[in-house]
Amino acid sequence: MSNYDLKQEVTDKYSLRGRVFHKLREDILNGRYKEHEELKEVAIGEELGVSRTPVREAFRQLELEGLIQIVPNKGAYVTGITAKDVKDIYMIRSSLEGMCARLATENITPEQLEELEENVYLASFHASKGHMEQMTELDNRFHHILYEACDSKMLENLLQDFHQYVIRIRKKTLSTKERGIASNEEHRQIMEAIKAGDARGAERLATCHMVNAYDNMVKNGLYDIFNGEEAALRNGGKHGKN
Amino acid sequence: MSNYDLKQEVTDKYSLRGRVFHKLREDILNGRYKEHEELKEVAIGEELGVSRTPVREAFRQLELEGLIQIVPNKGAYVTGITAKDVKDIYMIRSSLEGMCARLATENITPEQLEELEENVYLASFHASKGHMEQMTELDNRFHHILYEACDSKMLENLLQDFHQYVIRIRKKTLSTKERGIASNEEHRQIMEAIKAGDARGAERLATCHMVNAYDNMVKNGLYDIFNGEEAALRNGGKHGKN
DNA sequence: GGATGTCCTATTGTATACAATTATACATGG
DNA sequence: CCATGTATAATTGTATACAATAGGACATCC
Repeated sequence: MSNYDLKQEVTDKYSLRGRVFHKLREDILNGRYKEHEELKEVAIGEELGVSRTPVREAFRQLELEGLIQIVPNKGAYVTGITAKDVKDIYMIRSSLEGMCARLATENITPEQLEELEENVYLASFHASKGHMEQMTELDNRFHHILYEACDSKMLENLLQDFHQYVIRIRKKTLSTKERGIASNEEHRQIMEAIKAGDARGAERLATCHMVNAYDNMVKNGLYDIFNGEEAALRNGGKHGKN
Repeated sequence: MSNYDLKQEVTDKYSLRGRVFHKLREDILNGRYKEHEELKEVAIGEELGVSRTPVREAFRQLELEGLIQIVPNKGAYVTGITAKDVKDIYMIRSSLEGMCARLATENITPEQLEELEENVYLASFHASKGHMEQMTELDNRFHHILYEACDSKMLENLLQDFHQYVIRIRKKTLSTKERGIASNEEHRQIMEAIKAGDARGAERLATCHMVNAYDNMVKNGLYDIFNGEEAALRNGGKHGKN
């Protein structure tokens, strides 16, 4: 309920399309619509009390965001995420988050740095208590601050786009209290590096942070959660999307 | 006329929306519609002989691709690219193209490697002759082969998306014969590294290739072409999009 | 003369009607 | 019994009508 595009945020309130788009996005990310499930225009339209037009336009946006796939004259289907996709996402993110942290070191404002410190401090409390809900929210916020601080709209939008995948992946993986504590410690180190003006250090730490997050995921049985898909992955290397 | 998304390629032939989407995209990239120009639904619909519905849906897609910006209840405007954007794009690309080249080294097929060699060989000819048109086409193809060869749909799509920006930027910058020759030499080195199975070398070379391309752009007066925008950039650092 | 309010036009937002396409079920022929 | 063709239902694709909104022109008031 927090990380929308600014332009969308406005659209959402004033247009049906925006509301539909947002509602569907939320439902897909939260797993209410399962992977490969078909979304029918009329059904969703009726459910939300709107006609097909805004629903269709929302579909087009969701497709470009990679959340659904539209097959012409057939239907719209919720896209599946394979183990290979998750791996690729974290590989790409590890590079871009590092770049972001490096730029943020140069461009961060005192206010943003202040919020970053507060975030880490507060998270250390929740981490020790094992409050996973709050940890997730604080983690999102931590990265979001860095996205803003890097002072690159391009990079910010890119990383923000990846974030939706992260949400979906989280639904599939179990985040442990131990990882929460470790993650918080990594956040703290990144924050300290930025505070000290050590751009290269911040970059390295942020990259490692992503690698660790991924490793933890694999260790905790990411592959077990993707039912059957990992088999196809090992056999062919390619992941057939249907 | 060559580098579309595969899924779109099919849609284009069978739906008006796809055709409209593609036509507008092409026109924006080719500079037929200037930056900040307003696109009106009815006008475009009449021009292409379709109703507003497919035009509207195409607009939604173009917005997500970053080519236009839709202001609710007002209109659709072609987005502008600032000098800062160009810089950021090449920074991000330098990292991702490097990653792509590294992965491609591990996963490239003999056929793809063959085409890569052929591409470099053919390009060396056109480079020496100063055939810029062909050079552009071969450059696009060279990178496209690597995108496919990296065996990561995520990375491939990402880099492919960036490509549209590259096309727009090219319209604003002058590519010289000298740069063509240098670029071809860099392509050759990347290809050789991949052929030799030197993943790290390929990564480093591909990253350098992007940095060089950007430096060349700046040297040849990228800033002069962005009329007035560079002034705002230097003054404030932030680039106001309106 | 300038500011402000109201009307009018142009444009986008939404709903709905109709056309085209796909998939399925069923019948018919081999 | 299986294959194939056809009819039908469900769903998406497109066009158009109508509603809502924004911006400007003009008149009115101070």
